[in-house]
Amino acid sequence: MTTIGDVARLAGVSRSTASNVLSGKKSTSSEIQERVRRAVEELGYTPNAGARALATAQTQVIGLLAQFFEDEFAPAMLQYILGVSNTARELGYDILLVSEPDGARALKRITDSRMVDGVVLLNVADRDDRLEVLRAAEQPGALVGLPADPRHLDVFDLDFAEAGRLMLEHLARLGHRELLLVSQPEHVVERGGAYVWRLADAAAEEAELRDVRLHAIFGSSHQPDVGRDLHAALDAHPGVTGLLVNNEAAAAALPTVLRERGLSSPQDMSVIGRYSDEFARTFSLPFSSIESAPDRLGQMAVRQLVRRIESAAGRTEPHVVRFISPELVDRGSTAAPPTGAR
Amino acid sequence: MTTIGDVARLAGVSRSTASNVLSGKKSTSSEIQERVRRAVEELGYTPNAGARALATAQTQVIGLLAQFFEDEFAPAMLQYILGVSNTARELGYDILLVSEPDGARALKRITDSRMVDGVVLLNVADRDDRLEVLRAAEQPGALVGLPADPRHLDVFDLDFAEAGRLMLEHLARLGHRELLLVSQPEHVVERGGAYVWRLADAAAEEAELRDVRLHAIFGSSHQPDVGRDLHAALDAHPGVTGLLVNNEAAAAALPTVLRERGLSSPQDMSVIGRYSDEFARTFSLPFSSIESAPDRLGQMAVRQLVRRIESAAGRTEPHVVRFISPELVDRGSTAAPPTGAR
DNA sequence: GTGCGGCAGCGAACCGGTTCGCAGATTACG
DNA sequence: CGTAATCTGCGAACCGGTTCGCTGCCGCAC
Repeated sequence: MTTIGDVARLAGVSRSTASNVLSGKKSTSSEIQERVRRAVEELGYTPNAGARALATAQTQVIGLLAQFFEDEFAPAMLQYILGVSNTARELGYDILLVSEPDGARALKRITDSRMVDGVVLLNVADRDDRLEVLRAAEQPGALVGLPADPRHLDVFDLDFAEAGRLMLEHLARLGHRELLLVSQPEHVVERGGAYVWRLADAAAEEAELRDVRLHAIFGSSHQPDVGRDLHAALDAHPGVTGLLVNNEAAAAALPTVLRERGLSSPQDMSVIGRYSDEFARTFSLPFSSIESAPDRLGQMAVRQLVRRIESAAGRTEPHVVRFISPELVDRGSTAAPPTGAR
Repeated sequence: MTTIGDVARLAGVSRSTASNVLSGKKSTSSEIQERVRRAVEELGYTPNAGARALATAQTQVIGLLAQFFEDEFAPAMLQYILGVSNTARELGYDILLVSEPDGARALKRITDSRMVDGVVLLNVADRDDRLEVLRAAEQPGALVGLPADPRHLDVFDLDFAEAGRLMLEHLARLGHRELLLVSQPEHVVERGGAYVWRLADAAAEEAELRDVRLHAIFGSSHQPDVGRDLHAALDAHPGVTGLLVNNEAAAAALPTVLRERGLSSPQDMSVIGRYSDEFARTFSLPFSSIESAPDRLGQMAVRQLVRRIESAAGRTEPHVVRFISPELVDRGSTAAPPTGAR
């Protein structure tokens, strides 16, 4: 193991001088800079992260708390993780990935032991028991997902209410009068997945305003169950001419379901989903959709977190709750309802 | 910040005694143990990870090097990550997730700076530039994926050659005489994804032995391209009565393709895939498949890694290359070829 | 009663960085 | 030419743990 002492000895300077050259925090003569750099090069020196963390009280590590639930569609989570991870690295931070089921305890562990300079919480629930721990921690945190009480926290989320309105408005304007909303499983809502009802409530409200009938179901998060759910709902409501799909698994199953019913989109059925473009490409989903932008959300969360970590001012700035405005990616799956529909 | 000094003071003992009580490495009177524990409780003390790492030269962190490529099916990777992460936590380790494109540099960074006690490399290529760095590192490493030269490394992988033989044998025994193998994209092979040709070569060899015609194609990793690839291959070889699918995207697209061709499985077409059960459930794939067991592989890799980290003996034990024997999960998608097939 | 072994607790040193105050050398300026 | 200001490098202290060797005390055995 080569230490800064070795570097200093080889360069013929003191440890403190070597440290100053490497950090650049104090001015040094160019000759000494050169000697130190050469020594670093020759010895292949890399500072010891633990020692540095101890001395500076900074680890250059961000904790990432992901939660994986049985009743959620796992592949969607991966995109958030990658968004956070890539942005962090650009800013000079590594990621400590925590996937423990008991998120609150894990969060306490990594903050109390000062393994991390800050944390990003994914998949934040309406009443999330991690928030209490986070508020008590010394380190700042950023959330992806809006909880019931966002005070003293930085929050980033898609504007699900606006998304619900937008989806409904789009179809209503095309002339649809009876629509079906497919949400995530009811378990997700019970667990505190507030985004589900935020979108649903806003869509229902907008439907009322525009005098549109809106049926709503919770779809399963797995196939083939979700396929059955879709069939059942379409059987029950034959007048439906358009779908709002806030459920990744349902979106993935939909091409098959439509084919099985002999329907094609958009001629017989207009469809708008809510998922990421990456997701659409992976599964080649041909439906227009509200972009859920996991990479952008992850990026925003990390950027804000790093600001708070690095600037003294950032520490005390007022906290922000920032929504991404929903954007409709048009893939041509919506049209006027078929003539002859009620 | 509360330190072990605070605990010691409150308990009325020296710092070293407090440390000994907490580590249990030296015997202490039960009265003092009680006093120290009470002080810890009262102050909510948690040891500082950086300081401990500095003193013990152990971080209780494992580096996880994942690589995400455009031409690979990302959701499959997530399962390996979770397998590693969950096992690590059970054994008392946290995970530093590194997703940098330049894996070799990242590996050098985290090992040289001693952020990690060991590393797990995912998605190891035939000639992987990370291996050189790993061999030079002080910390042990475990690979998921077999490289060309596995010397001085612990390697865990599915036995892809055996998988290829097994798939072919199974269909040959049922009476099939003309089969199609759908592999990963050619880019994956060029990049060093050796498992692709290991399976393909073994299947071809077995086909020769059993006097079966085996056609082989590289399928795209995305839809709808891979659907087109499948249609084209089936058009070109109308005598094919069975499919070997070593390509997750192709497996996911296959139900649609079969339906489009008016084929049903297993009556008209027998199918065997190679993917995990979790993957099959997520996409409700009805095909029998060779279980790729990402969770088990991740678990084995971490277990072995931790043995090397923790036991002095483990450090010097001979290195292992361990293959998981392929197991066929029967989902009823294979049968004798239709009568009338050549 | 004396000698010896073992145990419990303490103090000091150490891990490898950073930082702060100080001193010696150099420059600037009056 | 003398003094003040500036610059550069050094030494020591510190971050918060762990560990090693020493000492004092106790109990046991002869």
